[in-house]
Amino acid sequence: MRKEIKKNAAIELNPNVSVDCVIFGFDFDKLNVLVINRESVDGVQWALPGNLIYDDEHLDQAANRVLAELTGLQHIYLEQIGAFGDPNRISKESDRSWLQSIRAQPEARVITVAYFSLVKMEDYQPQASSFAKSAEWIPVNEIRELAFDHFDILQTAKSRLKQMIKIRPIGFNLLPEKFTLSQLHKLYESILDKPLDKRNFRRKIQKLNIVMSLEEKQSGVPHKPSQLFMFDKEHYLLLTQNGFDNFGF
Amino acid sequence: MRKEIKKNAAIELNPNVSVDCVIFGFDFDKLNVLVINRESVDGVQWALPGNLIYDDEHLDQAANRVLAELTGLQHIYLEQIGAFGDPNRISKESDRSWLQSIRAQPEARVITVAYFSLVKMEDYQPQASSFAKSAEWIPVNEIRELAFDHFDILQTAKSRLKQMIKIRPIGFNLLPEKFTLSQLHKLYESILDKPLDKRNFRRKIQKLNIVMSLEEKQSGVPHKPSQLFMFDKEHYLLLTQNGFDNFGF
DNA sequence: GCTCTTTGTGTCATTTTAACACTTTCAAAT
DNA sequence: ATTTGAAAGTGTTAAAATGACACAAAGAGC
Repeated sequence: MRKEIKKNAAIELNPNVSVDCVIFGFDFDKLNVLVINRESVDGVQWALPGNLIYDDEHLDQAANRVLAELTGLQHIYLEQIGAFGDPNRISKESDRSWLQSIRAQPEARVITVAYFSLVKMEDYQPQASSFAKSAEWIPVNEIRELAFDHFDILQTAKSRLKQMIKIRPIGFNLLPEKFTLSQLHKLYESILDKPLDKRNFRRKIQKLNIVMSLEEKQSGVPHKPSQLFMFDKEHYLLLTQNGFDNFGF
Repeated sequence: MRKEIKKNAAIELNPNVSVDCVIFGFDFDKLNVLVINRESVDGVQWALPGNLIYDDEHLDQAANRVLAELTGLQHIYLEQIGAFGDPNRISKESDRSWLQSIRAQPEARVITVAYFSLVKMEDYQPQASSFAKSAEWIPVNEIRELAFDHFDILQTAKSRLKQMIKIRPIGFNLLPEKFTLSQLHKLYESILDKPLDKRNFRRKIQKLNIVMSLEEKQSGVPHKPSQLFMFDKEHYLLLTQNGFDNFGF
């Protein structure tokens, strides 16, 4: 669908502006991030899904398109992190040669606009396509290096996430419809990267009035089954819009 | 100095990426923002200082350069707000004709990276040059319209500022070396756009340990002279680096 | 029925918050 | 010299939020 328009010659990839996506997922144990793989001589090299934008595209649209093209993930609310544009961002030889293989103007100065999002891992099975050889979830804490300036971008995304979780009830995007407070608890601990007192956490969450306890309980677990919860959508939306002060763990 | 390099043909303005600067100043009464003027048939039209970047420039450098070229303001710490890039951002006819007069490729798709900063108004007398006909401080609340998407950018900058003042002791950039707590109080009220209780405000500020009372007092004022304060630089830096939770007015 | 594992719950001392009004000090005017 | 106007400066209290802390309950598997 994009391709037809592209033939129209007026609308081409803009060689100077790209988008990159930092997609966080949660596996009930730790934070993961979605990366794509390029094969190189020196072995595997991970990168964030990203590519150039088209001249007639909104940045947000471009981010969604690129993400879908490379990983198959669609219909995701992406929030902008900011622009990154070190003129020397292509410092590694491996980056340079990779660009040679995928870009019409591999030497062009590129500034990239980074986006991030939080998704339920179970809902999205990444499927690599286009120039991505594979697309995988990798635990955030295991990542030591990424292509280009993607490692910087990831760090920025992580710290943005830390700030945001104190102000808005995000993080709920990362959990399935029905969830336990323990899962939510662990999620907050993963994002903030520090332990939180269980009782105080529960008290605080409940006071926000965004979770409703269901009749249902966990079953099949070899221990006391946990109460399941859902979001109270009304309050949830309200808080998402207004934000909240003082959620200071 | 930039010009010599420019003749070198290899390094040119990048037609697709610009920077815009939102510079806030405080006149002890209200927030102001620095805008430049372009003359148009329909009268005055304000814009944020901004222009295209060079291909070899860091974005942050570009922002500083452009700001200096258009308004004379130099040595200002600029913080990025984000990228703006609606492909239809040039919707007004007046914007289009202005671009015709200043850009080599007036129709090019542009994405702009916005920056903001806080300065002491008294320290910086804007001096228009380049394509800016004038450069002036305008009260933020009086601005109803700006060129391109600059009004959006301003709104984003304002709300970013609101968030930030709760987390970091910025705002001090906006005051002279010696200041009164009333001035600081009014500044916080201007930024947060709501009244704050005087006594509670003072208590809270003092607990942060970033202001030191001087021996000196105001003089020549037709009312009880106010104690003057300075920043305790050590604590100030510490807090600027670490941020602080729970400064929730 | 014993063991293992995770859930779920309450109190208390301390700190933080928000609301609220009157006296002090100076310059200017009379 | 006295008055007036205008902003500075100061403390208490009741309510809410925080952080620290430990043990019983429920189910699965053996």
